Amino acid sequence: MSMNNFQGNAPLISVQKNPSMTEAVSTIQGALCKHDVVLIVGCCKVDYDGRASSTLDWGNRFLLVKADGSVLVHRPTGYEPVNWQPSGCIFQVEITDKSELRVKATRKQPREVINIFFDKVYLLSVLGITDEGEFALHVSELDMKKAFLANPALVEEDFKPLSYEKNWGESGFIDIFGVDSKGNFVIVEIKRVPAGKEAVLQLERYMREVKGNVNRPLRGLIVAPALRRDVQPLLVRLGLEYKPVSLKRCFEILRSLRVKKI
Amino acid sequence: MSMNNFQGNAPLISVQKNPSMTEAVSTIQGALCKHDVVLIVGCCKVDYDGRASSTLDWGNRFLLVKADGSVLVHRPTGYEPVNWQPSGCIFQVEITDKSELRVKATRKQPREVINIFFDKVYLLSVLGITDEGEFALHVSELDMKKAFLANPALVEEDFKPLSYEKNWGESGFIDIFGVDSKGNFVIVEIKRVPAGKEAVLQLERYMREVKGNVNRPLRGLIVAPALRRDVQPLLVRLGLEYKPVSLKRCFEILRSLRVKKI
DNA sequence: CCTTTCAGTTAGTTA
DNA sequence: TAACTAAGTGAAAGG
Repeated sequence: MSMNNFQGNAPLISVQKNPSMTEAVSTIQGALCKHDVVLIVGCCKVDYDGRASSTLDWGNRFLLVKADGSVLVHRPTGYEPVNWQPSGCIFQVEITDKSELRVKATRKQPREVINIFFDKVYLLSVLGITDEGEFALHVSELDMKKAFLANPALVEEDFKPLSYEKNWGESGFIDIFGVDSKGNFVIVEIKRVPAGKEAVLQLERYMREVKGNVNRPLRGLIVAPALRRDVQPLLVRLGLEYKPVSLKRCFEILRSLRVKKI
Repeated sequence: MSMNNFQGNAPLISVQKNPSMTEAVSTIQGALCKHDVVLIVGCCKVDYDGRASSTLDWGNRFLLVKADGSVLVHRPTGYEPVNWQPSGCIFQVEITDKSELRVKATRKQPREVINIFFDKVYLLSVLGITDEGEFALHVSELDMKKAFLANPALVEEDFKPLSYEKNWGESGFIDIFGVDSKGNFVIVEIKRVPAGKEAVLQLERYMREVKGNVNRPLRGLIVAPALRRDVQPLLVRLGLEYKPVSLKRCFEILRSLRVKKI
């Protein structure tokens, strides 16, 4: 259902190509007051001082100032911003005595200041956009654990969880520890991605830790959407087991839980 | 020195307000082929599937596709992108049977796919920009020395500084002189830049000066953010050691000192 | 190519 | 508010 968000009010408040510094500064000041989103593409240098300090020499970048007062400076390559400021900044915009456009964003706690000097602005755009779209990350490993605890049959019929995320020894945390239908103890290692060598070895470490301390047969079970081909022999050799469970199945269980809560 | 990077070739290859989907798709395809940077502001929804999976319902966002094939989807608020893809993606751009603009970015290793569907494009811009500006995170050598004196464990566990910047002989000043956990004397040479031959030879001079005048084993240690590859053999041959310490780590210690003082 | 470690990490949760 | 932990962590360095 493609609900167009345009809704009468124009998202494009301003688009200026190669504006003068005077034009730019007044446009930006107005936008920041109204908490609109400001996008600047131009040649700039950046000074940062706070937890660390940095300088970025002249070059072409994107500056994005968001509605909540967060700041991002992006170079033409790279996933990460080269400089940034988290939300809640206070801004100062002016033309310097060198006729450069200066955007200063200050954050308190910790006190951090970022100064962006534009030599040339190629593109300046102000956007009055909002975004109510819901974001959902479908299944995390924690989600999987919750799903298993709510529905232990996912692991296997008549499986009873006894503890989870319990520190049993010194090799970390066991995802789920329980008893199967025959009274055997079971250590369950959960992975939301195809289980690889590290998952098998982790489970083996848990097994070694626990084995001497229990008086019942002990099983080791990896639960994941898939088992990487290359670790199958290792799994068998160590006498461990694998149970495939789809993320979708987990998601459905979590959804039903959510419904119950409501 | 404001070196304008405009340099004759226009950074603004294309700026289109409210383009049709047909216009948009051909513009974007052309830009991606040439590894230009593409900026889209519009109403979109996003599906991601890979290590996790997520959905983002319709709303107004920025899409930035960079020259190295990285992808960022930014909402009007928040420091972090709501969806993304690291550099090296392969792209597919098309108009769907629902007349939506679809940008698909695929990453291998791990296999991850992000699909962005635009319902409406408010602004589409293609930028042929490069950025050679140097980026530097700063901590001075004096700062480093202060950090080590305040936190000798930076050098190594149970290291005790005895003197610093002390003229010990005639070959200059030893940065830090101290004792290790086993009672050996240690000469520490600090560099805030990757340590090269001159640093190693300097340390060697100090070693020669001191060696005859102490009745304990003597170690020589270079502390720097990095050791230049080519001097590694020399370092080993002279029986000297190297300990990497990041400037950021030093800066953090200095900051905590500053806070304590206040 | 894999593992380990660091980050101006950021962000969320809990005591 | 501080401490702790996870992240689709990403990125760099070393083996």
